[in-house]
Amino acid sequence: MTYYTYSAGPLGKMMFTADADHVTGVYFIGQKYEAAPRPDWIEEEHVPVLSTLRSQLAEYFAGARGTFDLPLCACGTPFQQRVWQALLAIECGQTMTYGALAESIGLTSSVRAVGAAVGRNPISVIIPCHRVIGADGSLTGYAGGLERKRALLLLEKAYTQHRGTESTEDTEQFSLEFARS
Amino acid sequence: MTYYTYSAGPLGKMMFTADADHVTGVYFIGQKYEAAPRPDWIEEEHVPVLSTLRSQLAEYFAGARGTFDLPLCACGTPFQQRVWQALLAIECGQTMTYGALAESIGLTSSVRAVGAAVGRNPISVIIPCHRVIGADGSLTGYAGGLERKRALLLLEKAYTQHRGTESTEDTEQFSLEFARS
DNA sequence: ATTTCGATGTCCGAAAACGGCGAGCCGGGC
DNA sequence: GCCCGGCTCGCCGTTTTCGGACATCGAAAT
Repeated sequence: MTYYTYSAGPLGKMMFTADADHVTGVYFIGQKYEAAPRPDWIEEEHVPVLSTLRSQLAEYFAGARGTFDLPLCACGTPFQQRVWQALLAIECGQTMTYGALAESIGLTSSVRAVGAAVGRNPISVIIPCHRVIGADGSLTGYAGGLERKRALLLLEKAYTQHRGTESTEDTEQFSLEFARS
Repeated sequence: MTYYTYSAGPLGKMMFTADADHVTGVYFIGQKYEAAPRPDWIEEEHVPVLSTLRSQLAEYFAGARGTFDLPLCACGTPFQQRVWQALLAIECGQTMTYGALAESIGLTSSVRAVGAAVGRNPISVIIPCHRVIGADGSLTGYAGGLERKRALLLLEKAYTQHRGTESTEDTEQFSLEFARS
């Protein structure tokens, strides 16, 4: 059984999906590869795992959290699983190139395929596909749009730099950053 | 959830599949297009609908039954569903050509496609795809092998001709007919 | 300094192949 | 002449195959 619900956030409306006890999807509405709710899915916001997700994401967007602690279940091919697993190892505030990511899982020659797999990440933000950038430092792409990718990286940079400092300034700045288009 | 079980019959071993309350498949082991049990299926013979199926089939093969009364659920394309639905209208002891069948559902020009759909019937015997023959009277084809098709038609002919007569001779004859190869 | 190319898993659309047919034609046997 | 087997071709949904396009990047060729 799959449950889903919507939620408004600083980067736009989002959709969350979950099975009985795992988060299975986090999407920005309108993003590329967005999952379409199926007739047999149930719209229900009062699912424990979704509530936890919602509150942790709220903290994250508020600049008060850099890691997530949630049961995840990302459905995909073995290859994709490997890639997504590797993504979870990139820490908040850090970035990694597609090439380095590929190499880290022993698929040096499959960089291109790795890029494609990164793009198909079904659990945005939580599985930090936004932390992967081009070899030349460019953002290259993001299913949710480059603006969101930029905003997320800025938010995380601010979080790691000011960790412990009591301030919401960075969050404000990041919101503006996104709005500036 | 899908359940499946095996059963020995006069025409060979068979496999039955069902969901909670419908027969979803009846196959001769080794037939063309046979469904392969999946890891998430459960082998379980004590499912009400499968018990009913088993007993009705036993009666049928014993020459004591010409129609079935079972909840069916045949999974397929809309086109296939139409064809299979039409098959259910062919009575025991009767036959129909592929052309006539196609015409009966307003798809006169799709005879060839109708033939293909007939061949993909997932519920052998119950959905009587064996009652469809070529325009020249030849048997043309059967996923379970022409011998079985011949045997089924013989059995049904005997059933309709001797209905009411208490005798098992025809059944014996039909068994031999099949064994004769 | 640019441009080109190759390696690679997955998805997607297009195109081709494949049937459990059947009507029409042709050429052989009787 | 007639009948029949066998070949050809059109029919059309489904399945399979194939060819690009991708959230890349480094090396080699202009």
